[in-house]
Amino acid sequence: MSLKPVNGAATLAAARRGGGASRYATLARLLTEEIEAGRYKVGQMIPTEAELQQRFDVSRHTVREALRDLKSQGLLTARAGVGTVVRAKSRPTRFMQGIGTLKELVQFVEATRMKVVKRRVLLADADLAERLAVKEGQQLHEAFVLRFLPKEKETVPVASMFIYVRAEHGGVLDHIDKAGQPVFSLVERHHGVRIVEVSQQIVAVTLAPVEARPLKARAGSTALHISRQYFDSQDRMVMASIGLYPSDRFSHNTKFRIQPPDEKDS
Amino acid sequence: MSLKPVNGAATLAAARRGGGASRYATLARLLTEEIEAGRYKVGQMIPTEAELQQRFDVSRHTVREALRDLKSQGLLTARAGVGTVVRAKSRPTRFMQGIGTLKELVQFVEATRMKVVKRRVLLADADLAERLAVKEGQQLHEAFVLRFLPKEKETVPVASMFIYVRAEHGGVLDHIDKAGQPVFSLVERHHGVRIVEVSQQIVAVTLAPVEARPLKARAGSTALHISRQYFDSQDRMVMASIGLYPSDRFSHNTKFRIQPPDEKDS
DNA sequence: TGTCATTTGTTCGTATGTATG
DNA sequence: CCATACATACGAACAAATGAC
Repeated sequence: MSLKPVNGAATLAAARRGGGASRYATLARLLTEEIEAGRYKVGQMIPTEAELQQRFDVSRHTVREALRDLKSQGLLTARAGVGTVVRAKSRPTRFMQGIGTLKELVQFVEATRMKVVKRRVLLADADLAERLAVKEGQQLHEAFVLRFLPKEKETVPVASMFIYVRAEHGGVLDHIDKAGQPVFSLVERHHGVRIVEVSQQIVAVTLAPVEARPLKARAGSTALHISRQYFDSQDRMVMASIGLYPSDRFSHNTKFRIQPPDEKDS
Repeated sequence: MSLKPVNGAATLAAARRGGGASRYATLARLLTEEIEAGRYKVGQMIPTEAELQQRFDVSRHTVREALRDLKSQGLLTARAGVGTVVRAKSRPTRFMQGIGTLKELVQFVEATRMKVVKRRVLLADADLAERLAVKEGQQLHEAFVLRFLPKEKETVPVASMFIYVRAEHGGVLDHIDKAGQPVFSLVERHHGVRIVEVSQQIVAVTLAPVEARPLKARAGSTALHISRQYFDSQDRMVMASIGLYPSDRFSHNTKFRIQPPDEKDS
């Protein structure tokens, strides 16, 4: 709305579609388009700030805001005394930083009480090996646990899960119900391994009677089936879990923040 | 180290070690420390720009540069007319980087063909406003789309979804079935906004007959119900989607990599 | 409802510092 | 040393969003 006509700013004003965008945003998009169109090629320098300022009849500040945007997207690199160079033709696939992903895991386990129902040692058959990303025949320790909300006394569990660790780490399963800590950090602390990667698969399922019973849920009701595999730096599976989370008691929330390429370097 | 300038007259110069750092960088560091120390708690507001300006005896520009830094790290969120609130206590040392999260989204849409079934304009009622994180009464454009695997001709859809964009971006819905691109990048390109954060909720559901029909699925079969909200840097919802992904056709996979504690700054 | 004060967002102007060739 | 170009910093003003009255 009330967009006051700027004297001589015809260049930017013309390119501004839909009054919503600010000048620097408009300029940023314009430059992006020019870069993508090949007017400024990768490795080449774009006009100086002063030149852009004149060309679009805006203040230097506005130019810098626009350039800052493109720099933060990795399209441009600026060096004092030299100029501003095109680094990439288009924005590379951006990384996402999961805020709340690890935190959420930690909070979940910290907010719940774990009860070990059953334990056993087994050798991974073909099916399990596939699902846990280990070799067939690998010796594993398994624990079947239930998670409860700590406040309420012994009501319905929030989730049930199978936890698997390699035979050499089997000891940690003795402590998982005491320490109010994620199992993977227990493994890390007790055995000096360092989890570097986590893989996760989520499927929707309906509970079979055998699965529903320990959860005190109705057979046939829906649940999230979440399996996770934890790997160390050599890509060995260190730990895995397969859990069932009834829909009426649990929803899986994640928040991603696009990672800004660290400024002022490279 | 950090001495605490509490009342009025402590300049930044005192806290500046060596003098190597710029004022805004020094201020940014100082604020970070205060947040980590708990002086400003998560959810609380930090002093206004004017107050910080006075307290540290710097220009508003310098204050804003410092705040911009913290905002880009996800520690702060600012909203015009309200203030600047602390969002997180620290940039956690162990961060998870979702590899495959964004990539996976992109691949999914690139690997599928989208068909727009229906479109309409609507005002968000209380329920929808809640689910999409917008204000009640917000005008929205809605598209109901089906996703197919491109190879097979007109078989069963992989997913159905409702896509919502703000009224001023409604135009992009005209192109979503043509461009083999994620909708959010269309919005970014066409309107010069930049998605900075994505929030996602996953629940397991059973399909109601109305939902099952367009999917050519059996009513009562299970599906993942995934809603996502896309936000810009001012925390405004730019786009949202609510999708149903039948379990037998789709599973949600994510891979997280723990970020190495590189830490180079300061 | 609408007005008003507050707070951040955008834009201009100007000056000086720093890195480079 | 000097000219160039980006980096930092100060000041000022208005716009837009919001919440309170």
